[in-house]
Amino acid sequence: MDAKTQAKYEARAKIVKAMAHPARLFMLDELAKNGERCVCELTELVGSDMSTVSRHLAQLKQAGLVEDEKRGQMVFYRLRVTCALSFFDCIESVIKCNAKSQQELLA
Amino acid sequence: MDAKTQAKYEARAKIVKAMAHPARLFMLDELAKNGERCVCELTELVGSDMSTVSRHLAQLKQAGLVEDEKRGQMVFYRLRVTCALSFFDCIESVIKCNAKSQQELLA
DNA sequence: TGCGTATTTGGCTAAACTTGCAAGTATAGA
DNA sequence: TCTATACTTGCAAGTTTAGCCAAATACGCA
Repeated sequence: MDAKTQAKYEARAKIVKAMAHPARLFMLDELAKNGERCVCELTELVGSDMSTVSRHLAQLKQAGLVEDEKRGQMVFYRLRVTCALSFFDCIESVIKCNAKSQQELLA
Repeated sequence: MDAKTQAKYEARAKIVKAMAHPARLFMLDELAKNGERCVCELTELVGSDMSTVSRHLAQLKQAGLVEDEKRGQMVFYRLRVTCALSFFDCIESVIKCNAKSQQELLA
């Protein structure tokens, strides 16, 4: 794998890695469904320490998946790209496929 | 986040995590484009130790993204789900979006 | 100016991930 | 049976990530 190819897949991996956590996937899904949310709302929904949630959001932002806007004392986050939903569909199809295989093994 | 929701996003994260590595993304892409490949071919393409490649493939298999078949001394891996390509499209669109934003910052 | 709320950041520890080498398993062929 | 090739797995070291508490920052309001 030459340097250029390497760089290409590292860039992709960076983005995928940013999504590779249950709390971050949950928040992306939440933002996709309900539009913007402030950190305190997400903290409430996720149920972790706010500092943890803030760091998760920073990772999503760094990857370019979300953007933030400060209004007053609150910071609102929203999705920056629309494809997140198709992403979930894909993951869901893998899960269904896995479930099907398992059932076939049992049958 | 209740236990059921938690489990749902953990299952999703498992799959995303399995993709969250440059070498694994590369191999998925390779399998998507060229059909099945044996471990030795992928090892050659990736350029890491075969043991490392084997472990990466085991992770993809564990997540249900690829399946393997032993023929003779070789083990062939192939994609198990077809949505990987749309996945890449999504990631690529994020990358393009990021690049665009950066250009706007410079302009 | 002083207080309270919202959020980020520093510091630290525990857990998870990555990787190569060496050793073990399996199969084809002499 | 012996050997070479293709893989997989055990082990150990190095790196990254996650999570919490505490401290710092930013803003609205009295």
